[in-house]
Amino acid sequence: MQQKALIPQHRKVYEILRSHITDGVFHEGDLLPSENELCTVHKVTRPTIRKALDRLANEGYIVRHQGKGSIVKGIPKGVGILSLTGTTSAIGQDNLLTHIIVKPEIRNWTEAFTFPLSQLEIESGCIYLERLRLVNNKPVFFDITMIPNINLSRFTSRNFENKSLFDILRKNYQVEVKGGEQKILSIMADEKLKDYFQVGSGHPVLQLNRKIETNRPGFYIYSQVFCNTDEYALYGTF
Amino acid sequence: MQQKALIPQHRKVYEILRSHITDGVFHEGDLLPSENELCTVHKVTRPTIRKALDRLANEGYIVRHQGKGSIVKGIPKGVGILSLTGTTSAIGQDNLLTHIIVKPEIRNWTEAFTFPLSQLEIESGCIYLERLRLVNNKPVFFDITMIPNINLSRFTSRNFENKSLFDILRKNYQVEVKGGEQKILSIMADEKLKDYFQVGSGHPVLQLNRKIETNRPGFYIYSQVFCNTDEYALYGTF
DNA sequence: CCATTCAACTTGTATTTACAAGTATAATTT
DNA sequence: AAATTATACTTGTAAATACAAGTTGAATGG
Repeated sequence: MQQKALIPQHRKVYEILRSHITDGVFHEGDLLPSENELCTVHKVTRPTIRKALDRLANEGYIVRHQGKGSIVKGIPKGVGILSLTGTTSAIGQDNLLTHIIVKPEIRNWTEAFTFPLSQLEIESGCIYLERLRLVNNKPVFFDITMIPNINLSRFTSRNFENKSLFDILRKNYQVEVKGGEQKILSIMADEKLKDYFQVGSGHPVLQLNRKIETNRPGFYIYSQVFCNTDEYALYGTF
Repeated sequence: MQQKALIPQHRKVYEILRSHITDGVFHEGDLLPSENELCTVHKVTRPTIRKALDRLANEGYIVRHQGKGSIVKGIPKGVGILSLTGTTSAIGQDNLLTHIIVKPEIRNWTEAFTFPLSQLEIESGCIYLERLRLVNNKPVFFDITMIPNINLSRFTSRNFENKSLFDILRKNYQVEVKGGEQKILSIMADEKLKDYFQVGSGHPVLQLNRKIETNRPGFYIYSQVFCNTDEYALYGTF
């Protein structure tokens, strides 16, 4: 329990309120408890509560109105493509099913989807996993994720079914996505993708190679996403 | 001066520091004055300074390091794909050649690439143009642009060769791009695209449908971009 | 009955104070 | 000379307090 003491209060409150919104305890349009009420509930002072609410408002979970209160907005739409926090929040968890094709395992690597690696990254090895995402029971996403094996104890033994990878990294390892870069191209499905997406030969598929920045300096997450855009186009704002 | 009193202090400090970064008073890598120094300079207390710095850090202008200070990062990169200002700035104008396939002309429209239109937009008609973009003399982009014909006098008679459409809108009509939304998918080249891109049948092509917001309320620009990603992948940050 | 006023909320801004924790440099010790 | 320690910075967290400003609804006046 000594690690928990290191997590600041405003962050704890943020996590609690955020999960209450994403898990449906609060619904869109609901009025959040007032700041003073939240103070007594969480046993902290108003500046601490406000810092948590600041972040929630900044990320679009709530909208604040002076004299009125904070109104729940729901899960925000992503910025960029597939949103910052991964595919899960872009579509909403309701209709998204995740199959783990390759369970998280330690691998050696020398490069990540055309992105060069630092010496430390190469020496540390990576946690490798493959997932297939089904939207309304149709396979739409297939993604390969590579995470440098730096300070992520017991990561490979965690359960990823129906959970966002980024949620786990944020809650358990305090790793937060800050931004990133991506290359996008259109390719023909190879045998593997034809099998996963259950499509014929010559089928066009979207490919994204992403290098994702985090709040840990020098710690990047690499992912390669393939997407069958027949029925679901990727949507993003900018 | 009575309105100025309504602007909170933390916002004033934010605006000052922000302009100092964008105007080059502070350069990338510079160490910002410490919070206490900023306090004495701007005659406010630390929480106020910190609120300004919070926002600057959140928007990417600075990065903060505990025990060290706040380091200037510069003007944050654009979000989205191809950057805010269109394909030209994404690649650099050097190797980009533009062929006008359909010169700007007034057309009727009822929808724009699956984006619904307002009554005013439909009644006004649109300025329609098609362009083929060559990178290093190879055709890479083919795009269709639709602009509502509202307050754009003499627009169709302008010359677009080698000029960015958005530059013309900004300089001559004070229309600035503020953001937008886009749908991205992977398709097979049809006869027209096969001809333009000089590729065989069944060739995968990237398609973007974009609705672009401007500083004019209710004034949107619609564009459909096809991209041959064989040699050049789309690149973007988020 | 209607309009106004007032009181009791809400969030927004700002100060003051205190200590924790990370960083860098100078001084000290080995 | 090199390693260690002390110290003087830096930012991070948190509380207690005060008042401003917007919203709402009940009480009061006409």
